[in-house]
Amino acid sequence: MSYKTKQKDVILDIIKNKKNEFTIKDIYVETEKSIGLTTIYRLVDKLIKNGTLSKNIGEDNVTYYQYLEDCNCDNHFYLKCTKCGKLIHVDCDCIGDLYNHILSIHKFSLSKEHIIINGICNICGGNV
Amino acid sequence: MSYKTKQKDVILDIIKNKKNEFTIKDIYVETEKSIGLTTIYRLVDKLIKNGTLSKNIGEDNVTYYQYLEDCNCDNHFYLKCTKCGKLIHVDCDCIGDLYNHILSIHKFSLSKEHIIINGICNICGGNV
DNA sequence: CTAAGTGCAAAATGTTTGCATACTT
DNA sequence: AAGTATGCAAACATTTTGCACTTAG
Repeated sequence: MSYKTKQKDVILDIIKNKKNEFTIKDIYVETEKSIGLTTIYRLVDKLIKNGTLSKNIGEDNVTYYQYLEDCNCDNHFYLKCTKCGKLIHVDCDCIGDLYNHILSIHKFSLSKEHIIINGICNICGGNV
Repeated sequence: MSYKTKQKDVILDIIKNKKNEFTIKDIYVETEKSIGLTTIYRLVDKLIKNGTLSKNIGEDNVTYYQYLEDCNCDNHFYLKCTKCGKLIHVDCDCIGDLYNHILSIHKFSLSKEHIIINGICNICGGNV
């Protein structure tokens, strides 16, 4: 159903080493343009669909992607610093509590896997 | 510093009546193309910057905008249904609690004004 | 009168598609 | 051999820019 290729390996390797947001172009450049843009677009599309990547658009109107590491925590979510772009993985009951509260009181079912909440990390916050 | 014009009034009026996500084209069509696309882009840009609108990119790679109503609640956040696109405004202490917890334990300062958390609303959830 | 806003056409960008070729299984 | 992946070039869509003109204060 899906073949293993040299290109996929290279792209995946690059992506998995990215802690912060990146663009299609970033990957393209990092492969030294040895892999076609089309191929990158196509793989990234699949990674979005299977939840490996999240996508968002900045104020600069650039599309950024973010690698969401595999983990086997029950309760986890992400904090994204809107200043430096860093994504912080958090494994804490607090999100389970929120999940239950929102489900029972507000009748809304939070996304279990990919909650990303924006804010400012303590490093960036120190400079404000 | 900023002039009141007929075009702005029309666009703002359209936007403020939108409960769900919309595109630039939606507005353009709704004005019966009587207002230039450029003008819409320019106003929408400003509205993003002053927090009236949020922007996000869908899996279809289309840029969607969402009107964030003015309100004077202390504790508020939004739940966005990723199925129907509806944005639900919630005024509840639970977010203040989360804010404090995340600040003190995780050393991260959540965005006070525009927290949007994804999930599935109860109407869409019923059909799953 | 001046600063700000508008809208066209053109340019720049970013993304997708068709197709011939190459690679995996 | 059959199904999948690749990458180029072209098509397409979206967004931005330059500029002459209009309008609001």
